[in-house]
Amino acid sequence: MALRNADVAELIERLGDLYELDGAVVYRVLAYRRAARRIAEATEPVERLSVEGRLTDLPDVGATIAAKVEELRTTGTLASLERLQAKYPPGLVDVMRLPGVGAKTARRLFDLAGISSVEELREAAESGRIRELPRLSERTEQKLLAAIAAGAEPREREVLLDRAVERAAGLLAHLRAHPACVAADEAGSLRRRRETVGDLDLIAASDEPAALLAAFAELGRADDADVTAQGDSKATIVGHDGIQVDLRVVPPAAYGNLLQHFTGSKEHNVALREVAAARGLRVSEWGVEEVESGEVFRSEDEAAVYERLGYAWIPPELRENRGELEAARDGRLPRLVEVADLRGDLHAHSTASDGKATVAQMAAAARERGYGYLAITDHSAGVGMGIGLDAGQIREHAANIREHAAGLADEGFALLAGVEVDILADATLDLPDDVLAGLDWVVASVHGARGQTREQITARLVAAARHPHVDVIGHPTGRMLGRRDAYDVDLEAVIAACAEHGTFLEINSNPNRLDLKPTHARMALDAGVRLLINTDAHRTTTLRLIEYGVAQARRAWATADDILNTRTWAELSGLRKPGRPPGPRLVG
DNA sequence: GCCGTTTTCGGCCCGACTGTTTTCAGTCG
Repeated sequence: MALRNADVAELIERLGDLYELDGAVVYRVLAYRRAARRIAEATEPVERLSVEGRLTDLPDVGATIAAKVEELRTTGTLASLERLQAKYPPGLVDVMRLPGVGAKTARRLFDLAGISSVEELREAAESGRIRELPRLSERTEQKLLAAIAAGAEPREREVLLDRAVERAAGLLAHLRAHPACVAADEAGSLRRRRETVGDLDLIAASDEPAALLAAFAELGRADDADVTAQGDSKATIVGHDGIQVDLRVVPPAAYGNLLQHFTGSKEHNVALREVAAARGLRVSEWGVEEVESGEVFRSEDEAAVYERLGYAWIPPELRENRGELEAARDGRLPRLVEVADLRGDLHAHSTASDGKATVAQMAAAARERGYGYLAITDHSAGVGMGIGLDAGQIREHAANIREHAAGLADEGFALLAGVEVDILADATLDLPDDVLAGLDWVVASVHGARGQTREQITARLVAAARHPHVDVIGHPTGRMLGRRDAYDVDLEAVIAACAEHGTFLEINSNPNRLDLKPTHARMALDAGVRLLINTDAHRTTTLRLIEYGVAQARRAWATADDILNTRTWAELSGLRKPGRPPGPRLVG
């Protein structure tokens, strides 16, 4: 049975949790968590790394953890995990995960009151038994009950990126309008453009932090939010929707330091500060202090902070401690793809299937964005629910698109007659070859029969990648963030097939999808597969969501050259499989 | 448990806030 990176990472993570409950020194626990993260992010299967004895090539994975993965691979179990799981009930880890509760508190609840699950904790708190315990009060009891109640509600703990961006923009507008506010910006995972955001981190510069923090808290209360912390430089509100927003404030002179500090990630900052500490520098949100002299460097400008530490400015999307610090030190940072580099969109729908705008409206919106081409790729019938088009309808639709295209070609715009053809359960495509051969652009995607086995799903995607008329695989993993997981697929096999047959892979900009995720996108690029960034737009306004796909590509270290639709249609078309039609003949 | 431009042993980022306390531990990011 295949050993998946995500599963191995989860087990190593759990082992870390249990060691923490067991009272291990924090650095040991930290080591397990770091290793788990490296394994989850590895761009090669750890099973292969284990077989070839290369596990310790991964940073933060040493001989001990490599041996544990080896044990897992050869025996299917982990003796140390079994031992600890026998010692601590599984529910105790859930108790440890409650906000405000950590390993120490969870362990004390277990040792002193025999509490081994969230449910038992709730019962004990309700019957007033928690306040009897040393160092725990009635107030704590109430907070625990509130935390349990919040956790029991089926609300999203992670917010999708587009929603986080909008929410932050609203709050920032309020903050910037405040007289005590000199500057305010987004920070944290939001600024790094992670696909989901756990809580919103905002930062501000002010000479009167108390006034600004009070205004922020007031803003929260007006919106029915709880103010869960409010100090001299920081406040936290938790909205009725469960979204937590942190605001940190420093004097304007240290705003660049704060921006650096609070953009993170934690791993990036820890690595940066470790290197700095070895050079006698202490880095915090208040400045860079030379410990020996006591001299403190502050700047309003984030780039100056990086420069003081010996680095080029690092794009926030790269700040995950995946080699960006070394690259910034040595001047090897890539020039990442930008929204302005994109010249067209090759996955969009119209009213012919489930889109909300006509072909003409979609084409006009693409031209307004300054694009040189747009592919109309309506669904084939296999998508179901009467949405898609059969072979005859597709031919008719293509003829209709080409009528529009003829006029636009005179103005140098390529409107492509395409399709998003379903990859059916039996691994065939939903339209005959002769129909596909006659279309300018073919996206092939899986929509139905998502519950098939890994072997079946992989076989479908590999067959589509091999197909001579398929240009690109659309949303390759089929995930819908917060709603459903990716289908079970051996993406490495799909990537290998794409590399061999010259099929492209799509980064889908829809904030619900955003597949490929960065590790997979990087895996594809390393295998020599070219990527496209498409919106899969169903209306004119969603063409702008390209920014989220670009952010996702940037997180994979992608340059403009790595992304096919930074090229003109003529250039791009020449890079397709042999025999694919050239599309409309442009004039001028 | 991991790691090495001081090191194969002895370090391991840094600060804010809360709660129950009179100086700090626990949690969080």
